[in-house]
Amino acid sequence: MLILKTLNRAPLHGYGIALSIKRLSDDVLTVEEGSLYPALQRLLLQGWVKAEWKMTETNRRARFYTLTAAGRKQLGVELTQFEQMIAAIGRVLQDAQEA
Amino acid sequence: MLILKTLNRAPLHGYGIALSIKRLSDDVLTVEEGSLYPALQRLLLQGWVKAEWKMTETNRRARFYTLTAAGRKQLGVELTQFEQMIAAIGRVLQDAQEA
DNA sequence: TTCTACCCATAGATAACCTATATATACGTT
DNA sequence: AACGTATATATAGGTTATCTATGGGTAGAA
Repeated sequence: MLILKTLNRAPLHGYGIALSIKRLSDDVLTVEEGSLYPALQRLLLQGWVKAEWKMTETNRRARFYTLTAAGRKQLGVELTQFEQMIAAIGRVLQDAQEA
Repeated sequence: MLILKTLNRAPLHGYGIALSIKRLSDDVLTVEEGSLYPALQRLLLQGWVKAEWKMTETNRRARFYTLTAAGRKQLGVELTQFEQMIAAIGRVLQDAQEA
């Protein structure tokens, strides 16, 4: 969900995705390479992102990932599910929270 | 965290914990037996809960779990971590959420 | 030339989940 | 008396996703 959300802002390469999530979350969320690249492969397989080799601003070759239409749809699904789950956890935690 | 939170309200047996979480979350969160009982074993090993065989209101033998002092402390730690993580995810999702 | 930041990718260990299964009892219904 | 349902505990095995560790490689600054 976080990767899809990041790519929904703008196409980006793997390293940039990791940095973006890390920075926006104030270093709380860190996506390691061993999680990130397999995750991107899964997103490719599902057709939620597409990839192109391009050059970065710093003149390096990098694989830029772009959200597809299906990816945008999936992001919506995951956001909804996430919010439902968070709300549900909130209900479990809320009851007698002061105890 | 949800199990510890449930036991923080009152000692309860495994089946009761599962029902409580399911009901409080409006059926969104379902803890299966294959997740619940291993999780309870882990909580026992950590010393966060203790267990006693007792009789239920319906006259069945059941293992009642009670939160220990260490368990209450751990619950606090996990609640804090959870809130931090949710806040961090919120920051990642918030930016350009409308896009 | 050496170091740091940038960039991709996989292997292997670890951890936790779910499905499926086994066992067993209380109680109401047929 | 037999049967079904809800109650109750527990483990085996498969799946999934994570992290750690590793390997390869480039641009630019010190």
